[in-house]
Amino acid sequence: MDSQQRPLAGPHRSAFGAIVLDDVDRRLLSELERDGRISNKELAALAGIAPSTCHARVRALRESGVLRGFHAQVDPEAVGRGLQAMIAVRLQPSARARLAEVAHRLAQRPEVRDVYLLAGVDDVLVHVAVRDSPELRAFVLEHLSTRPEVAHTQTSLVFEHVHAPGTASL
Amino acid sequence: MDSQQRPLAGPHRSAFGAIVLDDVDRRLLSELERDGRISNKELAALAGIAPSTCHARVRALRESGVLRGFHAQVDPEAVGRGLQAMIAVRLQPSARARLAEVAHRLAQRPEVRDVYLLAGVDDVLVHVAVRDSPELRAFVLEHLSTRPEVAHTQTSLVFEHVHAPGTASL
DNA sequence: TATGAAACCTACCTAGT
DNA sequence: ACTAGGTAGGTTTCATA
Repeated sequence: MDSQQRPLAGPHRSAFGAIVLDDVDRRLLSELERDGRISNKELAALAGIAPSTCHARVRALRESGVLRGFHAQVDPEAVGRGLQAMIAVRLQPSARARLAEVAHRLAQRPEVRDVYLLAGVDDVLVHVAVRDSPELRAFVLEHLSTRPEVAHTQTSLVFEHVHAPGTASL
Repeated sequence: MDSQQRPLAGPHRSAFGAIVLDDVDRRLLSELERDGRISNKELAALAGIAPSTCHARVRALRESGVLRGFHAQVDPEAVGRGLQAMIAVRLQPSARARLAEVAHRLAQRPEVRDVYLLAGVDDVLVHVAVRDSPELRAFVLEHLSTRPEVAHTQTSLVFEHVHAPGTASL
């Protein structure tokens, strides 16, 4: 009787090492992206599995690194960071080797929300949220334009930032 | 005995309508940004308040709109979106009035993770996550470069995206 | 490996200070 | 407005199929 089908399996790892997810996993991820605080019981019902099974699946997704974490989304204005900007940064060619280092140092700053390392005319894109324009100016001066490894910066104000909570289901 | 001090108050609204948070609120937000699934009991302990007080505070923060939501963070590679790109979009001057409309339509697409509306040489910055470069090419063609309202696009591959889970505490 | 039940723990509400 | 207590419900573990 080894020909019996296996209806559910949870996250696997392929021969090459890539994670393989089934439809149930994708459904769980999709719902957790939509609502990170959904109860295990409700999540199980949405996925059509038992709560205990759901719990084990979510744990496996966490431990395999597919689920990286859960975070609250806070209104920037309420915490005194109502002004957002995107800063394109070009490094000196000689400093390109330290690109990752520079980027991760920037990411440590409280003003910084995102750092994108790019392949293009600009090397880095820095998304910041600050209180006002003097604070923005101070940040650019202190951490970017006066740095020896930075060749050029271009700052654009962000009128609106629409974050689309991922779509693992599609 | 009306001279007794009021040690804690929770989120207020100032005369102008802006939300005013105290140190405890900021601590709660900071911890919830770090770990959106922390238990109410543990959160209360970190903030130095009683669990029931903590529960009421968090509820008030949700209802006032300061806490916008909770979302899981998923590894893009695991869900078949290992290729990220940033696309700078410039609209036709005549189409600038429809900027918000265009941006929100883009944000509906499953490939789109972020849409930034800018004040600068480019009007919009679109952060996308796709499976491979044919899918990237198809997205740019179908939703951007062949559109009449789009004057120019410039696509840069994203080597790495560091998202800094906000810092409401500072 | 998925399930179902049992023990533990947490969230939530009510009342009191 | 914070604290304390009680109840209902959820999470987690474990034995079973």
